[in-house]
Amino acid sequence: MSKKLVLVDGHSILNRAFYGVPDLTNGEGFHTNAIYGFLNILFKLLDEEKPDGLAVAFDLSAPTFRHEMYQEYKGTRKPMPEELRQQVPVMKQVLQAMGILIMEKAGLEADDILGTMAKRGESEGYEVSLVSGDRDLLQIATEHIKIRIPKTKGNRTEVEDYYAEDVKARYQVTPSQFIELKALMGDTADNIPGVPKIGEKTATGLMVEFGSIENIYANLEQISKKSIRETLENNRDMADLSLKLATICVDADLPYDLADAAIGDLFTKEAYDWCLKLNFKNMLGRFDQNKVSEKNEREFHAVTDLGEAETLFEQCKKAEQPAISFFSDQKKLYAVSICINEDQLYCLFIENFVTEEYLASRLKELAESFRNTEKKLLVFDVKKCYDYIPCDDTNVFFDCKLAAYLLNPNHKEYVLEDVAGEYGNVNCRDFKQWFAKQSLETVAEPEQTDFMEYACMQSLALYFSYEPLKEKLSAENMLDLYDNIEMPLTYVLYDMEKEGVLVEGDALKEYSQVLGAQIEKLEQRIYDQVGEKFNINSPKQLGEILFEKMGLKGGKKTKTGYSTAADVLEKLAVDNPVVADILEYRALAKLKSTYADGLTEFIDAGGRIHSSFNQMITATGRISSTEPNLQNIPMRTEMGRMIRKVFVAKEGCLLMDADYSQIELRILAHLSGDKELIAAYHTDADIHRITASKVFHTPMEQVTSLQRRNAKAVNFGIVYGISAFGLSQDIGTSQKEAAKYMEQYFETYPDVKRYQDETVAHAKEKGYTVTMFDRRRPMPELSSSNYMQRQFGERAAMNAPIQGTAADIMKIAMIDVYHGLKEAGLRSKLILQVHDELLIETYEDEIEQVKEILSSKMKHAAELSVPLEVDLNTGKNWYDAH
DNA sequence: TGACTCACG
DNA sequence: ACGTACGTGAGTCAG
Repeated sequence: MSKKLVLVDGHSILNRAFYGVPDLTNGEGFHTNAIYGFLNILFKLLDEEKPDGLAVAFDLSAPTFRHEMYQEYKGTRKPMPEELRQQVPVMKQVLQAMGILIMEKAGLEADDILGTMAKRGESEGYEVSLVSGDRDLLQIATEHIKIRIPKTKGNRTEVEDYYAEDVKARYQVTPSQFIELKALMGDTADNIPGVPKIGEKTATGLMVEFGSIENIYANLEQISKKSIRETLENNRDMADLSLKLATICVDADLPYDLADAAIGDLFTKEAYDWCLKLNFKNMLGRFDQNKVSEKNEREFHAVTDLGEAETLFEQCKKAEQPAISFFSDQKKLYAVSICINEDQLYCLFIENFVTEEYLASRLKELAESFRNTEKKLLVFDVKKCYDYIPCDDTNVFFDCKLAAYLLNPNHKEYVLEDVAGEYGNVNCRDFKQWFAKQSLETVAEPEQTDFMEYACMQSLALYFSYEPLKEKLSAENMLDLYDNIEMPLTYVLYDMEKEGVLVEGDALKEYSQVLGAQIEKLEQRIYDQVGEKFNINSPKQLGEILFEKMGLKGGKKTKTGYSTAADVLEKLAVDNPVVADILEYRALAKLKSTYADGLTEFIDAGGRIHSSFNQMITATGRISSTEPNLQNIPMRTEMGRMIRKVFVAKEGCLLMDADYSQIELRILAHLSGDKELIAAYHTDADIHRITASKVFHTPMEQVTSLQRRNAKAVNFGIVYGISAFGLSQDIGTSQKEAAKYMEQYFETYPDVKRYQDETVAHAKEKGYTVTMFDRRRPMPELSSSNYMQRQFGERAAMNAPIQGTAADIMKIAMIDVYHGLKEAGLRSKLILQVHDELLIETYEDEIEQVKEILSSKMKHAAELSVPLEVDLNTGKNWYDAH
């Protein structure tokens, strides 16, 4: 079998990948999508071809001969977007790390290098694959040189292959004629002017008839169409120039040998390190761990008996910053690893006399021995540790995960391996890399030295990450936020989760049945009106029914088809009763599946639901709630709001609900320092009415309800980082009208405008926004070359300090309320937070005290230049209390 | 798994 | 000429 050579057109594939793969960045905001796409294509090709030789050609940035010729003809190329430009040198380094030959030479285009190498390969008996994103190289195709054009379709890449005969089949010309074809028709992307007025069809016709440009000109009189004949006559020079431009050189003087392209081991340690750095996790599996991971010379001690455990905990007490990691699944805790210092690593297994209870008592002792010292117990996600370390003094812990989140809240998730790599400069393999599909239960045994190494490395990673994380927090002025807000909050959230909220399961089931009956009726009515059965829940089917079968006009809106979103359907519902039914069906179906049925699954034996309050999700600093999400329980419609009646207080208790009144707008008043807005909040009058009065130059008592509604929408819009379009959508006016409102608003509150401009300017300069309590949010979108992205960045930059400060204040309030209740010796407990609202399950004999604590702690969580006001209610259930 | 839709602040 | 409000999570469909 003959040898195989794969040659890659570097820039063209990188370019394809850049536009085909959605924007990706590693932890530091470096764009990686082109490199990622390139490597995926490369690996796919290598898997397919298993070549003996591989090389990648790049253009050098210096203008080449062919470019120079072109520039005489017309301007310069469009510049490469910065997001792609930054990836080019790194791409080359990655290839180098894999030992792949990179070919580039001043004065030569990649095409010429590839053409030359391909021909050389062919003449030495190779089967050559030439990989490129565009079709220029088709002229090189022969029986042994295959041009491969990868296409990224959604998730997968497909490759179009062209041997000489395929070129002929597709374009009706031979590869060498393809040059002339291109010279005639031109190629703007490749800077070939071509002959004016001649496109693909005419050019193909001419080439098929005459075979070459020379022959065309020799037989001009045979061309029947006058306009074609004339343009050819008048542009002979263009045709000649284009031919030169389009011809790829196949005998360039190259300093490379085919032997240089021989493939070695691509999966080197250096390449592995690059994948780590670029965050290409799913590529790590291609590497042989034995080769890429350093041999670990450390000793990992297994601890299984009580005596050893006792000694271990004594050592821990003497350590300055011991790190501990827990290894558990839903069933049980299997082991913990402890790092005393970098040479003392232990893995303690839960078995025999070393029980979970024993461990808890020792860890509690350990934690408490750190009280009022500088010592810290290092953990990863402290909220998950409180089950094993019963200690509510958050000061004794350092949570590396929480620190990493604060330093950059933009990530989707925070895994130890990433955090340790970024801050602790340690590469450790994650569970999957160690154990593939095995379960923790099977590997967590004292005999498994691999498990011990894995487990101990986790704690060692914490140990190494601690100082850098702390230093970085300190350098960014975030230690205060970390120590006094985020860490104390961890225990408050833990306690809320454990407490849960009582739900009347039977009432919920009843509600579900009522909804079910109504849904069935509606379903039948919709089928009757439409004249056929279909799945109303499928936007695809629904779109086809409405816009094709019924011929309603609403136009396409989404990539995949018709939009059937509520705002579209609402317009149609006016004239079409079916659509109104569909909207109602949707509303009820949502209530049933997500809330009535969805919530039922989460009720525990005691009738309570324990949501998770996640502290490390949002980019702004808010808390999020999952499994189930209790922060989006219906409120806006009466039918939905009824759900809240099943959230109740236990026997002897009431629910007490307090929410901040317009906290974000008050924060805006404070942060902007706008005199008028601040003054407005020092009166008792309704803020939206005051705004309407000022903006529309109408006396307060004459403000219409429409004016008030519009003013309210503007107030909201401002907080979101307003755009005239968005506002017009919200209040249903023209964009022009909305723009006028905005202008009048900014005239009324000029410092709000100034504040927003300054906020964006600051974010652009520094690269991040800041809240009142120094919470940061990096804003990489602001330096995007994409206009839409930048616009988005500006709106988000205007919103983040406001939403973030509101989150800060609420967190402070929660901590203060929690401790207020505790110190007063009350049994009433915080159970829910919904961004600007807190819920306390309040014992009836504690109502007055709780009311006082809740209200005053919330009002005084921060001192602003406007008062913080709180609306407080009690009731037997959430519906009544809010 | 991604797209769509919709619930909340 | 574009195609937008800010921040979330979950259920459903369809490839």
